Amino acid sequence: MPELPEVETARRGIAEQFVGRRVVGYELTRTFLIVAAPGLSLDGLVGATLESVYRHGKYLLLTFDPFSLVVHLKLAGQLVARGGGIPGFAAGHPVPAYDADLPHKSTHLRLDFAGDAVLYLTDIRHFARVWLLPHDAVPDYFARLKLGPDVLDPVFTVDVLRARLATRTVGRLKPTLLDQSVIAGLGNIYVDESLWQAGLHPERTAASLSPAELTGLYDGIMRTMAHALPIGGARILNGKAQPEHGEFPFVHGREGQPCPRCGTPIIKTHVNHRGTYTCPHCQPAP
DNA sequence: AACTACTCCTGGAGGC
DNA sequence: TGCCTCCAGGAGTAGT
Repeated sequence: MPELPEVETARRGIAEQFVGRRVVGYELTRTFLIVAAPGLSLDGLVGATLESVYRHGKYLLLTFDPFSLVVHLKLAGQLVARGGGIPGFAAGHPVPAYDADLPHKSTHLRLDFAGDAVLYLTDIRHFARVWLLPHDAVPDYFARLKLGPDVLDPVFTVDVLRARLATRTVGRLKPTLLDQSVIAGLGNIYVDESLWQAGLHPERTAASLSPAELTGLYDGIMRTMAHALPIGGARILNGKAQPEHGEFPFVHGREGQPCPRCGTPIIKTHVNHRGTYTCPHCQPAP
């Protein structure tokens, strides 16, 4: 599912291939995708230029001259760029049966840009949303989300992680790290990967972490991001890691496969109703 | 604060 | 082959 690395892959692709281009047309095939502030519609984008793209956690902000778009891909959204004039990219949840020909039955929005560049939004689960907001409503919109610091923001240091976890001492690590108001960007896959990197069980509490373990958790998050970003994120289908996508992720979606560190079979449990993958040897239960 | 339960939705997988 | 059921999950909300 799209988490920080997948959304960051989209942000980079859009920044490099679409910023400065003018929208020349669009097709919206699933109207529920759009949540528009009064008076705004996609019609107002035609002729508008994309000025910038910004990401906080799993949210994307596209700023056009007349108004802004906030995009969240949720569980199964994907942004795909195609066109004769650009390299293109695909970021987010793959739709393997139809990857070859866009648009397909799960394509909800096509944005046509000048110079033969096309941006598609696809979503097999129909949870993704695009909000249309006046520029002056954007700060309030993000303030209401109460997002914690973005994991890739240079301000996110081990001291910041310690301070954020100090607000949630009793709760278990996995639900805490999934809470976007604590830190922003990690989802089910990357929390599992980060905790495995750190050798921490998901049901440990923040209060139980030694200083070394807390530093290890920070390093685990950063190592996980460093693995995921160069390859455009993880490729998980129906809860299973895809073998053709290499060894990443290391534990998520790999029930029964050997832990890359010690060889012990990875086990799957549920924490807060979320499928959770751990190495029982590297991540001892509390 | 921290937890549970529920909601949105569809496609893939497993059972028979 | 073809039904049927279950499961996957980000985030918002409500209830305890």
